[in-house]
Amino acid sequence: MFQKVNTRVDFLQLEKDVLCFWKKQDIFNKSIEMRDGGPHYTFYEGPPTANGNPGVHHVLARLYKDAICRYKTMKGYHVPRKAGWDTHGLPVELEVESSLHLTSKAQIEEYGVARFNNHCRQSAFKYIKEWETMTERLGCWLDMEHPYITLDNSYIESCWWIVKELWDKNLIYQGYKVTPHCPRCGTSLSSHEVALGYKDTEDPSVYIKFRITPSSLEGRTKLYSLLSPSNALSKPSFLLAWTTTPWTLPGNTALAVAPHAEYSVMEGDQDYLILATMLVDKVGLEGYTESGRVLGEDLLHLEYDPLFNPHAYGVPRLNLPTLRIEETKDNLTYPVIGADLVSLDEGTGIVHIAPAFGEVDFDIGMSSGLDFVQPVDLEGKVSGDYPFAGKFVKDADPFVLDDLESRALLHRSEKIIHTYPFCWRCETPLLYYAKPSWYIRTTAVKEALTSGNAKINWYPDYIKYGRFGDWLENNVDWAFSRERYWGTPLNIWRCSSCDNCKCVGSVAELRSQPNLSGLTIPLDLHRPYMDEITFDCPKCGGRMQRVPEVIDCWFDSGAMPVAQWHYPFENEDKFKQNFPADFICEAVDQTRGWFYSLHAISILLFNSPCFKNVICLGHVVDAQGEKMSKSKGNVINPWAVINNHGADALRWYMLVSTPGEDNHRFSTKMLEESRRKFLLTLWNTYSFFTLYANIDRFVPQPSMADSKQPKAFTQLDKWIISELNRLVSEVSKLMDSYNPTAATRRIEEFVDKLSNWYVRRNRRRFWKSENDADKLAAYTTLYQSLATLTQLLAPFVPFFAEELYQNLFRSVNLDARESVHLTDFPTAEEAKINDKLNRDVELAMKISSLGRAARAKVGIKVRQPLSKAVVGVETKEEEKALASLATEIMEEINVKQLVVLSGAERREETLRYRDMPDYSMVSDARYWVSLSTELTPELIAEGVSRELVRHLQNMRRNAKLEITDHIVTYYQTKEPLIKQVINTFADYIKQETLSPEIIDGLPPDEAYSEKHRISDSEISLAIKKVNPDF
RNA sequence: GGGCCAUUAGCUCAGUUGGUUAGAGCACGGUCCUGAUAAGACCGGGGUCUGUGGUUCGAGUCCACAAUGGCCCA
Repeated sequence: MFQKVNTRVDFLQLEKDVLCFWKKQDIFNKSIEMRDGGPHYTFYEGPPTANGNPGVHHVLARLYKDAICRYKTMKGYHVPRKAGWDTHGLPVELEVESSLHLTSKAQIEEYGVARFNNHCRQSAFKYIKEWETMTERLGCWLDMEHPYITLDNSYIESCWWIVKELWDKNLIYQGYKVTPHCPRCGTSLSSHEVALGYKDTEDPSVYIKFRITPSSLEGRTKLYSLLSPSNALSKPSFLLAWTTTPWTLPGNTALAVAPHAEYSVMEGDQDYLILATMLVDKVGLEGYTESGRVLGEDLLHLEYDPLFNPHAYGVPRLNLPTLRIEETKDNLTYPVIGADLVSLDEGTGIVHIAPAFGEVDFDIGMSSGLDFVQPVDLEGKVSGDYPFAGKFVKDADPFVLDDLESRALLHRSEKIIHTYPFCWRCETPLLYYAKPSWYIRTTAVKEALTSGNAKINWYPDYIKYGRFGDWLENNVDWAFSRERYWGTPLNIWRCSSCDNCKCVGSVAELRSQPNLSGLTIPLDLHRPYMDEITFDCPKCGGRMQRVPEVIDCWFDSGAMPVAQWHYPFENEDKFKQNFPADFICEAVDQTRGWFYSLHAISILLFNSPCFKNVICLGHVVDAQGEKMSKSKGNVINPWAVINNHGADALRWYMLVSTPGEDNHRFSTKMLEESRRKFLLTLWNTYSFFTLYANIDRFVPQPSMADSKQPKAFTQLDKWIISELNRLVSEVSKLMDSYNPTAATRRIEEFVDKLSNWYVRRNRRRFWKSENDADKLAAYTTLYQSLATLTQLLAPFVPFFAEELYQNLFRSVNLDARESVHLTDFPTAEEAKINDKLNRDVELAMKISSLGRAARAKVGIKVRQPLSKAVVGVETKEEEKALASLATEIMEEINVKQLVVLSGAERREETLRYRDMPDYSMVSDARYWVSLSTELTPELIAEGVSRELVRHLQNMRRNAKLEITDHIVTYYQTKEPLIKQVINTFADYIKQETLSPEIIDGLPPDEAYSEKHRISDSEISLAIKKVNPDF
């Protein structure tokens, strides 16, 4: 016997029970262990950052990972799934900072790095707990008992090993990097963080005059002649440059022009101004007249007087690229250089270059050997002895301009609005600031990065040579150091005397250093403990100290193929078995995050890609397609969804509603609809089956479908089995190509066919009283469909599938495996796929639709039988197909006779059946159906009988009778027609309503009665339950 | 400012290599069916397939540009 199934299902309770069952019976571990020895399938978990509660967008990736891994497991693969947690990094620090009310790095250090980092650790574990709870409730199976955690000593040690490997290959160096720097946080921001903070802001827009050093004009006949009719030396000449950041002017060490552009020499009363010809009108120079034009290249190597000679303001002048301090020079001049970047769209065509600010400026400084002047400290305050020293740079702007104006070097000052980056966290304007940084020379393996990528299957494929491929093509060295506290300490020690550097690749190596001091017990490989460790320099005997930086946390997560096993220090076998991964899956923003760091480290270490297949998901946005953000208040908490609708509903909706790579519009309304339409429909089919199967004590026999009485199986039985096998085949193919959305959509289509055609058409076979071969065939077919569906569904809605499985399999078969997740994924029996039959039934459905439409056209209910339907189809094959399904169609549209015409016959008859009186025709592009609408007394009588049955059935339901209860029926009517119908169709009515007796007369008081109108006549009906034992 | 993706009915989505009248679900109105169904069927309203050009005998589909949204990078 199957367990009784309530049509009203409580998914929340169901899921809790299933969770309990899984836990108690340890099903997850069993699902892995039982496949041990099977082919190995490697999955890498991209570690979620343990710095926030999981949102509905995190849920998406978890579901995809789970669905694919469950599928592969059922396909016989051994799929261990090690969880992972990304625990380091600035976001963690920022949250701790704000909870401790610390606002700068200085305050953190004052508070104590040890205490601070301890808070970071606690914070990480707090969020890991949240993630674990959510993951489990979603039914996502992941080994969270043995996770890799990036803050573990073993994990850090593996990272150290990687750094050392790269160091030994000469792939690590220290260079300068211009980074977006937050002066408040005292740290560089990642580009991702910078992108969060672009805002429109008002800034100065100023035109500054740079005085050309007269001596540098010597020998330049063309330019000199333009300046010269009067006296170039008594009337000064200026290069006019434009900037929106006046505070960078003290750092100016060059001006750049476009060599091939035309520049105008403009003469005024007091001076000459030089600027790009194209921009003269835009700048607006009243009172000036053009005295001539030169090319940009004619201006190259001109010298000009610095606006602020750094030596006069106590700021050192450094040489690039060496960064050596240059001697003091009073008659300092700076050069005009040529550069491609010079824009002729805005400004003056003469660009102010300050290598200390801006990546482009720095690169030009490096390649042109410019001076490097840094007049701003890391807190964003002007240093040196400038009149505006000590002020925050943005506040210094007006003072810089005042100073220049007092020296008549400010040509014009306005304001503009443009986008400028601010710190996403504290809204401080970011400064692009050149700072020392450690690099990994990824450009050295650019070829390998690209050729490795060629071996990866990307889903969707356009990422491969699009976003990811482009990123690899434009690869630059990876600046992987961070000037922060909570991260993997960079394992490089430097001699304070001779600058000799040593990379330490393991704890053991560290312990073996000469004269080691500062090692504390218990060992913690974080700051500040690692900062305290010093040892002797092998070169000069000085002391070696660790460099202050920690490692970019993307490096941590990219190291997981190695570090999750603490390779190479242990688990060599595990590492080898699990490299490379067969499958990873994250959202598209990981292209330059985890996907890249994983790929880069793997190529650098092993010259091999470390993942074969990758699903790249789109983002979850709100129902309007807008990004979810706290400020918009459109963030959806997954717990609210789960607690209202259940995990399966969420899982199914997220998988089926939108292809993985697209943005997922999340709407609770649509989720609810998807649940109704799919889960509830299937549940009701399941409930229907168990209800009747129990009444008939049906017991599924595995071999029955094939051997016994094959003739009993109808066309529709064969059809749904054909559709089922086709479904199995397609779902497998789609899952093999990493497409759960297409797979789940196919399943939905099947469930619709099963419920709304197969079951609807076959109801009578289930509830008829004979226990014959036909009934058994129907049960067998429906059982097989539901059983197979259960297994197909297991990867997607694991709770629902488990519930069905326990009842459909375990209730009737003691040998069945303990859980659906321990069974094998169904395989299609190709021989049972009959495409012709599938098409034929499709056609029968189409014809039935047209038939119903023909009835609706003349307003005749389906319950009223009609004598004849004539159908026009195109081919002889279609005619034959309909003949074999004639019974189904006749029942469906309730006609006594079906005539199918094709070919010449059809052509002759079409007009006749269209225009014939008492016929109603409806057609589409290919077919037509014409119904005889003539109502004979016999047909009317039969219609009345069906009307009576319908009323009685509804009354049975209203009286809350069981479907198996027998009744006595009482009726009273004055209408002779109805009396006659009841007599004529007595057997039919008795059989349909389980009413062995129909009595013309008053019902007893305890009977349930209703009054109805049939054919404009009144009838009183009453039913009374009888005990079948009497 | 640059790159990638998307844009099809009020909403969510299908639409194979270019080829009959561009489809489905939801929502809305009407009719019907029903002893599994909080379901289903039929009819109806609702589409300049985001826009503008182009290629072609023929474009929702291919190309170019633009707009809007999302993501990545500045």
